[in-house]
Amino acid sequence: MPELPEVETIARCLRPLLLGRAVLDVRIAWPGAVDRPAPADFTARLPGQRVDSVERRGKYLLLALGRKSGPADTLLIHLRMSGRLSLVSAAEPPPKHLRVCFVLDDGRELRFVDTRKFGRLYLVSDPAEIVGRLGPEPLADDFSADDLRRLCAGRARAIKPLLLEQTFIAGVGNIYADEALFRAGIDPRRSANSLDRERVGRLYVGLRAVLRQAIEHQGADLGDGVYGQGSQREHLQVYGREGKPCFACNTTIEKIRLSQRGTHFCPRCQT
DNA sequence: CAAACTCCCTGTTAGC
DNA sequence: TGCTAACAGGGAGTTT
Repeated sequence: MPELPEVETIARCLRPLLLGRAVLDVRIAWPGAVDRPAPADFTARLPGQRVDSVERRGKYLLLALGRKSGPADTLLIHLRMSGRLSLVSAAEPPPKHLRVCFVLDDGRELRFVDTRKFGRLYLVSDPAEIVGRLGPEPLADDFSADDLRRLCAGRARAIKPLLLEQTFIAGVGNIYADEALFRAGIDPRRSANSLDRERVGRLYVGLRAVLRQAIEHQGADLGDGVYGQGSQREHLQVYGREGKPCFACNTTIEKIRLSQRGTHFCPRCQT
């Protein structure tokens, strides 16, 4: 499931390949993937626009587009659960679950493939319409432990579901929330406003470290035109390890349900 | 306003 | 072996 590190990896891989490319045509195989505008407008507005930049904000991929004259748009892509992007020759046979296809001017196609149909595409003149309400970027240079402290203050909610809230902090999903809390030695059920200075500091460091490490690992093994398929799973400490011994203390990793989300933690290390 | 719950989807896995 | 039910989960929308 693509979270911040996966989307960052995708952005880095696609950037050199997409910069300067023009969209010739758009084919929508499943209209539900297009959030806005209406599918007919979506396909009408894109042809002729070139990719000016490829960026990430939270879990969104942003392709800033432009043309010599006339209105410019930003294409935003949210992969949600099962969304994938591939950039391949137009001669490649269309894959199963292909939802939207962008025909480019270099003989290739950018393909949005999504088995579970949760992913969404947005074409807007102002990206703030979509990403404007997101919380801070956890890896930003100007995001400090004090910022995190202020965010947690006065929040009675458990820290785990709060980390998943995109308006709280952008880009953290279920996997890295569990991993960050393990690194920080914090019980995921503990309320945010009960975190002492020490714990917030550890969460700040743990969150940034696990995200950075994941980005590094995902940069390693990419290929076959499909992006965001890293080997990060092998490095996880608690996620998906219920019933197995904690790497730090050998206690059995537990899995509970917290705000409808599977939550993995070590009951001894995380307090 | 914050917090909790519902729903959208389908491939995979657990259970019988 | 073959079937069904539960499960996975991001986030918009709705309700409390």
